[in-house]
Amino acid sequence: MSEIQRPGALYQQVAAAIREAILSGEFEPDALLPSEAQLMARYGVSRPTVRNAIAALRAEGLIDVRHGKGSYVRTSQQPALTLERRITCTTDGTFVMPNGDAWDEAEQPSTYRTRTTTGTGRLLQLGAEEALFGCDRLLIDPSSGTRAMHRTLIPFTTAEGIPLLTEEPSTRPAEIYGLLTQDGQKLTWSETVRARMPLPDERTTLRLPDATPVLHLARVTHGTDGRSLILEELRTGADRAELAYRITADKQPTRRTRA
Amino acid sequence: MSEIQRPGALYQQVAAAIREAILSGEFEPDALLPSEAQLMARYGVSRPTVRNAIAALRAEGLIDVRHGKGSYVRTSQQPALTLERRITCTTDGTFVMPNGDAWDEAEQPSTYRTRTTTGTGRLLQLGAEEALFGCDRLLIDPSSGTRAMHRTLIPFTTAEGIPLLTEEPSTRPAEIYGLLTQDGQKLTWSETVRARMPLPDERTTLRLPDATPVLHLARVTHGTDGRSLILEELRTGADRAELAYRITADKQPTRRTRA
DNA sequence: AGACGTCACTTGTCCTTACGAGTGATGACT
DNA sequence: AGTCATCACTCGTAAGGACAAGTGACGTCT
Repeated sequence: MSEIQRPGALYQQVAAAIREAILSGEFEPDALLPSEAQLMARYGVSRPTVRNAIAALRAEGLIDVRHGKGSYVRTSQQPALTLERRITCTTDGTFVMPNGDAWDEAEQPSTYRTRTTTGTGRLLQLGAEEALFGCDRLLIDPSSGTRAMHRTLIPFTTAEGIPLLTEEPSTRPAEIYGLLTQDGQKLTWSETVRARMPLPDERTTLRLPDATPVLHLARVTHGTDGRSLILEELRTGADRAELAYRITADKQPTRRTRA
Repeated sequence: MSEIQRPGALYQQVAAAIREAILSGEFEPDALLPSEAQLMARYGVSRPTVRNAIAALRAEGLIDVRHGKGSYVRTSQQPALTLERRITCTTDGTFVMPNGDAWDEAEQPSTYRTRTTTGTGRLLQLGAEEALFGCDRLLIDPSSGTRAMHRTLIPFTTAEGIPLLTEEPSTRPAEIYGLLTQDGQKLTWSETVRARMPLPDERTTLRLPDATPVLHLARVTHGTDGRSLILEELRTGADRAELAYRITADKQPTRRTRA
């Protein structure tokens, strides 16, 4: 019957008490919290109030609830998968960006034709309703089991120069880059990182727990003339994955920096 | 009285119906949804069921609810702030990473002494409980009003070489980098990007709406010998901000790439 | 005209009750 | 011994009622 007071609603007081107990280490990671009935007795409140408090903690990603079992303190896990972006500038001016990610494909890629939306059009520097080739993949990292949704979008204008693309649209991205550089094009990248809550279909296909955002990575590749050639999107759960940009220079860097 | 069926729980059916109405454009962005009473009548369910459905849509970030007013379709806004990371490798080997972000400081920086946690220790390649100088700032982007929490962590071993740091720990990061490179050190960076749900104090200080993740950016700067010199962390709401890495090369890039 | 109280509407909080459904242990039956 | 029904515990869903609190409009009083 530990009494609680102060900040606003009852369920928030209960949530704050439990949260504090978790963060202070009173409940270890993976520990089983008291059941709803026990919390009702402990704080002298009704079941909806307890459930409301628990819902708040779920939304914060602090706990996981299993039907028939109870509430568990979520292990604030280190990410199981680091998407490495190594960017090196060597003395001879060579520019390397290897990417060690080795995904497996969980399904057959599905290819289709579509048109730009406001979002993809902005990234590709195209107007609305421009024709695109699309290819969706479901990727799995074999070592950690992390899933990711991958999408390749190629404007018709890019594909026209590369007959192979229209014939075999499911060509793997790595091979596409080989095709694009065949004619001596120099490529540059622009990677945009965003995070948001998943839509229901993303929750299921990515097998995301509660309160887990998705990392949304969009990579646009430009040719020598600055034209946008291809857009790749990768969506994956932010609970298991992180992005790491490793920036190395052999020469003394010149920079103004802040934050 | 549009009847609904199928997928599992009643409140999920209601939520699915409303979600579909929103995504199909039946309700425009910023539109006012029917009130709880109207939804009760429309679907023939009780108020807890309606509220449960609405809670699900809030958790998805699809709607915003204002006390005394109603539920509004959230405008899927383009980010108001893009944190630019320009990485250029020129022919003469110069390596530039300017950063155009111009934050204002909302408060006086607060400096303190602390110790490494498992997270910060891992990033700084230090053990647990190593002594650190810390400095926290609350930043505001003047054009968009976007807020960010900034933290600088400097190991004692780094600070020892730079007397100015211990005397005036609130030195701005840009100046710190100037001090670090005084002795001809060549710096490299490693930036790690993660996303997660905010803690309550982050929700309030960053003024985050419902179901808004935080982008968590950690930048570790290394000296010539590979030692970790300084750790900067930036936390900001993922609803208004995005990260953009623009990678340019003057020479033909060599790379193996995939996703 | 202006200030202010009231009212109708909204969502927020809290309670009670009831039953459905997943989980694991216990114990009885074969 | 092994199989399986039962039970007690967990959380999930759904309904009902009641009152608090924020919002804005309407109407009355000064």
